[in-house]
Amino acid sequence: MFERVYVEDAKGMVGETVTIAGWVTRARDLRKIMFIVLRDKSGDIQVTVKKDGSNDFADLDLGREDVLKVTGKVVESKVAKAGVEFIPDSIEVMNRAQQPLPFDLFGPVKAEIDTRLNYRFMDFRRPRTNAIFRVQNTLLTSFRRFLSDRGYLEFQPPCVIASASEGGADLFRLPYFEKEAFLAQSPQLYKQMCAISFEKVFCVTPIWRAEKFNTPTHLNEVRQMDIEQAFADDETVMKVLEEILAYMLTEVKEKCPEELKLLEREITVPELPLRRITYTEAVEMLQGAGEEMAWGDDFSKPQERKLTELVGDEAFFMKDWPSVQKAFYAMPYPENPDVVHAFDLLYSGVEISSGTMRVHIPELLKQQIRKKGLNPDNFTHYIESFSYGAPPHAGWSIGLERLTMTVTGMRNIRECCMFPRDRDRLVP
RNA sequence: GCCCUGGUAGUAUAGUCUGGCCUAUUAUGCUGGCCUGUCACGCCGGAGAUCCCGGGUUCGAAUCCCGGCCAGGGCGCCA
Repeated sequence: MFERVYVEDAKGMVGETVTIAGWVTRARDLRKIMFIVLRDKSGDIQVTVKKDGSNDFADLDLGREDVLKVTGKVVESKVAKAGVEFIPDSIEVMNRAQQPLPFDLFGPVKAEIDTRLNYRFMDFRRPRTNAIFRVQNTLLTSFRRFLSDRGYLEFQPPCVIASASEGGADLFRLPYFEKEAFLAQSPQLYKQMCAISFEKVFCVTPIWRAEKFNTPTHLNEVRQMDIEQAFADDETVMKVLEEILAYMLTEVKEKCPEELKLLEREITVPELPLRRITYTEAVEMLQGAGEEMAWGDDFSKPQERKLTELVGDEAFFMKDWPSVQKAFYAMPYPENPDVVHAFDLLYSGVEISSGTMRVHIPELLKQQIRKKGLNPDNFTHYIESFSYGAPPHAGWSIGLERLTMTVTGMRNIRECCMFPRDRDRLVP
């Protein structure tokens, strides 16, 4: 068995003989004395090798990122910056790193994102990159914990689907034995099918869009965090959304102080309830500020930014969208069918989540599908699932990479996806 | 799909406008030597670049022109 202690723990074990293991951040060889900065997931420690002929590892020719296992004693030191250093009894080189490295991990020369993505396996060792994914992990685990604690069931939607008849975004096609199949663009239909039986469900799943995006905020493969809830309307799930957002931000703030410091981010947890403005109010605000737009138009990127400025809150809801802007499954208001129970959550000027109350009445659903110029016959399975006792339900979805982006302050979504897939990138 | 900017050693860059003085700058990394307390160690030396690809203009192209590929940014698209 591989036994070792993490270097941060070792620092508190002065006088004890222990084994540590990690990567060489830097080896300074002064001929008669050598200093090795050894790093593991917990931190780093200086290993001091006296080259006085008393050991057999003094002539080790160490390079950056070599992997070492070192057994020795932790001693107090007035000279070492950490106050302690590590005096080795034995050093085992577990693996060598080829030199020179593809880019400098800790030096002053910063590699560009494209270079770093080509060597992502090593980029993860960069403190900033590492911090981004620790924050992302905290967002993910707190998302799951919040919902599990409240009785939501985690379900697994399929990623390969048969039908492209939902319309809208382009899907990736793939051969499926003698049939044709598609990569899912959304777990939408499946989460509804789960919610009308399990009542409260959630999932974290990848989705694919075959659009030829060429922007810093779009990827062709992203991860979505979804919930769907029965006996609920849009306001019910908006409340869950604002609470979970506040919870996730609080968790990041509490559990990732080092990471946030490294990323030079300060997190303010918004006060609840978040402000809700209607789509109509938003349009009026923009028109009042001199923007040319009509009711029913979508917001351009600059308009979205301007609106955030006008509202003044870092996070807010925009609700009651025009039917033309939202999917057929969004529930129309009975008194005004041109407006639907749909909402977006804007955070730091980015749309990080959107959701709707769904149409659960088969006849109304057929009507909405026709209204969008689609054929209800292509949605037979979908419509049928609401024919045997489907309660009213609502749900939303958060884009994991986009949320990570806003929380960590990254400008390019590729920074927030471990292995991004875009128009040109398929490796690594 | 459109617009702007860029592509020069492993990395990041200067030089490009105004073609020749480029046998291509600097830093970092790598490498050889010196150094017993360094900690972005320091000092001295070395190697490393068909200047993204293809074509053109010219006596001469990293530099100008055309096409392609790729990257970064601004839009569009993204039920």
